[in-house]
Parts: sequence; structure tokens; C-alpha cells
Amino acid sequence: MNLKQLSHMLSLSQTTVSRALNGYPEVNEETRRRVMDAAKRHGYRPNPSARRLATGKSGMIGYVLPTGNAVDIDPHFVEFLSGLGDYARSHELDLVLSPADADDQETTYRRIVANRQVDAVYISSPRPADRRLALVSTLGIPFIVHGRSEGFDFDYPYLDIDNEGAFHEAARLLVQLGHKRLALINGDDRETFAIHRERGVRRALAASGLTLGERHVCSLTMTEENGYRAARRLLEQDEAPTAIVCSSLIMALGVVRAVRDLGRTIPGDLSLVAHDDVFPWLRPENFPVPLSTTRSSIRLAGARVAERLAARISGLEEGARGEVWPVDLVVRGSVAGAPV
Amino acid sequence: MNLKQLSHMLSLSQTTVSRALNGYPEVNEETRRRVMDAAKRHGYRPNPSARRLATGKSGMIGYVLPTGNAVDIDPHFVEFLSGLGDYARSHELDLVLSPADADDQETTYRRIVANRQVDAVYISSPRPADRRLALVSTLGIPFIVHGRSEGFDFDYPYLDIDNEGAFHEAARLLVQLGHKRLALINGDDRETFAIHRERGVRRALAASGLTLGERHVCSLTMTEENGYRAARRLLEQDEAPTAIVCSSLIMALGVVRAVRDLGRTIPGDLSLVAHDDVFPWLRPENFPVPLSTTRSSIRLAGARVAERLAARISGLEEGARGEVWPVDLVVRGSVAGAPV
DNA sequence: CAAAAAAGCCAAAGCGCTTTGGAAGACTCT
DNA sequence: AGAGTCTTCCAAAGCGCTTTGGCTTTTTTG
Repeated sequence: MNLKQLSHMLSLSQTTVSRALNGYPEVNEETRRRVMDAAKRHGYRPNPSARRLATGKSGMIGYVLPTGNAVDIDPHFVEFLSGLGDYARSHELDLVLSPADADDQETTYRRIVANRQVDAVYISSPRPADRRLALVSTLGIPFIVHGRSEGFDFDYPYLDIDNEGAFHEAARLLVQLGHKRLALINGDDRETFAIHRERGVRRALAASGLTLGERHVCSLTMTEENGYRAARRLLEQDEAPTAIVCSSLIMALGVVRAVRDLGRTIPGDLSLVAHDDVFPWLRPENFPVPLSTTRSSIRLAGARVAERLAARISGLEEGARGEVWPVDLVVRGSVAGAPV
Repeated sequence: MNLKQLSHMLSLSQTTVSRALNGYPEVNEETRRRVMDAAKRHGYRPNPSARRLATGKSGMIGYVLPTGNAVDIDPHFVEFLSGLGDYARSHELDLVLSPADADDQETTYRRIVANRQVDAVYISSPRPADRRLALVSTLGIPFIVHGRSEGFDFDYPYLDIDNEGAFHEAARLLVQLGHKRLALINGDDRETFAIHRERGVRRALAASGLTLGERHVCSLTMTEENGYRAARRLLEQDEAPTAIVCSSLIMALGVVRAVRDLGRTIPGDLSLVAHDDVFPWLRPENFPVPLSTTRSSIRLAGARVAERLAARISGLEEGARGEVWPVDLVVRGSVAGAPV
């Protein structure tokens, strides 16, 4: 059932039917009702390919997926996706993932924009002065950044959590508990979120006249193994930290294992706080010692990004509004006063 | 730069240019070279929307993503995606995720087929007599199943690993080591993979005159917490198992925690084997006691599925070929002879 | 009541590609 | 040399929608 057939059986022109369906004003309300009715009755759905060709709109949102043998997709991605999907579903928005060489995403961005494959894109895990932002801005496609970049002379729309604030709070708590030597096991410090987190920790320490020693900060991709290695390195040095703030639950698994291997205990010998993105399959309260966390649901963020993307597409949202979500600090058994 | 302009500057018809570009035979090789050359020089790329409308082909593969508040996307998905992306990237294939109400995916399948949004789809986590298979078959869109269904009177193309064989081997090893009471901590037993795994364990036990007790098999979604609960339940009963086969590394984390909480040890009191899908962020060799696993890279499976999907789209693959990959059994420290 | 404005509808021209049905010219064959 | 066959190219007709520009008809206005 296409427009031609439908309009023919209504004895109307395609123009009128199209306009009636798309809510244009220059059509009699009575006629509109007839059209709407017939459309529904016959299950008419405009052919998206045709509509696309005519309008240039695709009804999809895009994401450029960095791939390559050495590239692992972040497991956070799937949770983010859950949220995105939750919202997108209710609006019949599809998501197109365009795999790209991790070292040359620009080509892919240009392609999807030139091809008008998607109406908007989102960008995740931004770095300071991230080239994708500049690119996407000049290409002029609506977008939202999940996270933040830094060092641009222009604003852009983003959704981020207050990483600095979260880690500031976590560190402040530890300092208040008497810890003097904190360590940070961070994610890849080329990404802004990691930089912000480090900044938060430093600020909290500085407020008490403390500092984050060179050898007390690790920056690694977030795997269990890296968490283990980092913890071993930290705990086996002379001025071993008495508290660790850790950027991910997965790394925290490794930290816990290292602590055990070294015959130490949490929170007796070491206090531990980690960031929790809220995975259904790994919960901080189920750690051997319930883990204190800075918590922020990445899934909710996904839903919100989808919502804003939809708003931008339909012109409801404009400008470069940045949105920063506060982060909960959830105290559980893994923190205690500094050992004497 | 569109076809019209290009053909005009070559003083050729759109027909000829189009044919030259698409490799049709009825064009002089000399002419074809000229065209190809000019196209490259001017960076001409056919407009996908237009091509789509004309051909009905989209150059994308689809996946219907079940969503909903109570629905969690499997973390395996992201690894599978990595593999899919690896292949898709080199062929400029995009992946479109269509979020659907988990309880009504049919509508979405019908939509994406009717709209010709994608050239092929893949289906994952199939169940016995999975309705999606029947649906997609009748809708007539090329597809591949990752995993297997059962109980259909028709064949279909799939890629699966030898779950039964893998768990058979694992169980056989344990039996050979003298274990009489095995337990299985399985994934959701409405899914075929879980059924096959249980079958494998049962077969191995039967071969030695043993059975898998009713109370020795758990079937749960694969979270750390469920692994813990299952293990506690198993180990605290009278006829506690001396060996456990577990369907996922994440659940195995919970098992290890439970064992520890109960003051037991691996492999002294309990032997443990788990299935490893090969995540970069959680490796069996890094468990407190290196974990024996049945190993199969889900990422490679993703790449292979993409490859076969591409082949089906271009007509290179036909029929209902099923492909079953063998699974490695990797023995590490977590298994030992049965306690006396 | 005539002129101007508004309302309601339509034919046709795109959007940019593929593909059908020829047609002209070059080649082969008897 | 004329008929038949390839080879190589083209004009034009879709694909199914949106949108422009215009044409009636009705309503408003001075």
C-alpha cells in the first residue's frame, strides 16, 4: 500500500494525502480525518526510503564505533545502549552503528553525514580537544556528547556526570577518616573523565595540605588484570597508600584480589572506593567486603542522551546546553579509619 | 557531485556511468576506466538513499534489540559486536539496532522488513522453537542465527559453538578425576545453549553411570550475584557437589566468593570449570585460582556472522548451512581429584 | 456587490539512482 | 553485399515520497 494507491482510493491527490498525514495546515479537518482514518485502516506506512530521498531525514541516530583488532569495546557501552534503547524504542528511533577504523574515524563521520544516513549522532568517551567534536560541529549534524571535552573555544551540547565532584567527595571522605596517603587507580588518562577524576582527588587532598604522589596514580584501561597490577604496584612500594580510589568496579575486582594475595585486608589495611556505573551483573554490595562507591547509572544516561538527541532532531532543543549530573557517594564496608 | 553531473562532464548517459560503476558487462572497458577514474577523482559516491529507493538494498545489517526496564542487554553482546564491527568495517557495512519491546519483537521485525531498512538480520540467544526464526523465515529476509534453536521442521543457517561437546568434555574430565557429584550452574534454561550444556554434562555423567541430581542444577541469568547464590545453595546442601561446571565467568566470580565465604578452597574442596567467552576485561587465568575453562571467542563468532551475512546478501551463500565450532577445554589450577 | 483574501485542493517537478527496451554502429558469416 | 549478431551506448520510466506553484472556490472586506 503506497501513497498513490491510498490517494487514489480516497479520490484525492497525493499532495493532499501527504499533507494530511504530516499535519500540514492547508487541509480541511474533515478531509484530514478521512485520510488518517483510511491510512490506519489500510495500515499505510510511508516508505522510509522514499521519504528519505525526498526529505533527507532518516529517523535514525548514529554512532561511530571504533573497531580494530587491538580495540576493545568498552563493556559500559552495552549498559549505555540499554538506556538508549529504552527511549528509542518508544519513539521508533533506530540506532545505526558505523564501525570505523579506530585511527581514522573522520572518514566515517564524513561518510555518514554526506550520505545523510542519520539525523544525529552521539559521541562518547571524549578526550580533551577531541577532534571528533570539532569535526562534527563543522559538519553541522546535530549531536550530543556523552562526557565532556576540554580546551575548545566553542560550546557544545553534552551530558556528563560530575566526575570531579564524585571523586572529590570520595577522597574527602577518606581524608576525613585520617588517610594521608591516597592512591588513584584511574582509567585511560587521555580521556576527560579520568582527568576530571584525578582533579577531584587532588583537590580534596590539597584542601588538607596533602598531595597525590607521582607514584600513587595509575592510569590504565579498565580490566580486572590492570586493577590487580596497579594495586600490587601501589601496595608493594615503600610509601604504600592506605586508601585507594578506583575508577571502575571491574578494576576493583583486581584490587581486591591483590590485597588478598598480599595478605592484607579491606578495610583494615586498605580502604577502597570505586566508581560504579551500575551493571546488573556486578554489584558493589556483593563484593567480599561491600564496596563503597560513587554511583551513577550509565543506563539512565543513555536514555537521556537519546531523549535529547530526539529533541535536537525535531528542533525542540537548540544551542549548546551542557548537563552535568551529580553522583551519589554510597558508603559501605570497604572504608574505615586509616591504620595507625 | 551526483550521477547527473558526473555523466554530463563525461558526456555519457547516466545509464552508462551507472553501469560502468556497478560492473555491468555491457560497457567498453576503456569507457569504464574513464568513468571509474573520473568518479574517483571527483570523489563521487552514489547517494545511498537514492540507491535504496531504486534497488531496495540498504547496505546495512539489522539486529532487533530487546529492551525494556526489566531487560538487561547481555554483556556478551558487546564482545560479539566487536567482532561484527571488525568485519563490517572493512566492507562498509553498517549495523542498525532496532530497539523493540522484549515481549513484542515481531512488530519490529515486520517493520524493518517491510521498510527494507536492512538487507539481512542476525538473531541471537535463540530458544527452542524460537518464534523469531519462523517469522524471519517467512518474511524472507536473509538471516543468520548465532546459536541454535530446536524443534523446527525446517533448516536454517546458523553459527553455534559445540556447547554440548564442551560441557561434555568438562564433565568427563571431572568424572575422570574421581568426582561423583557434579553440579551445573547454568544460564537461563529457556535458551538453547543452556539446554545443550546441560545435555553435555548429563551425557558425560551417564557414561559413568552417574546422574545430575535435580538439586544439582541451577539455571539463572548470568550475574555475579546469581553465581554466588547458586553456589551457596549447592554447597550447603547435604549431598554437596565436589565439582561445579559453570556457564559463565561472571557467575564463576560469585562461585569463588561463595566458596571462600564457606571457608572452603578450590580445588581442594571443590573443582570448578567455567565457560569463557573471552572477555578482554576478565580473564580466567587471573582468578584467585586460575580457572579451568571451556573457551570460545564470542568475538570471532561476531566476525564470522558478519562475514556470512555479507555472503548471503551478495548471494554467495545460500541454503541453510549450520556451522558448529569446536570448543577448547583449557585446564588450569581450579580442578583436582575429588576429595576423599 | 465587486474586489481582495483565505481555504482547500491538485498537477507536476523534483530527490538521485537503477533498469528496461531500444537503437546505432561494428563485425561476422554466407 | 545483405542478413544476422555483438557490442556499446542512450532515453526514459520507474522507485514512493515531499514540495512548489497555481488554480478553484469560498469567505471576508470596504
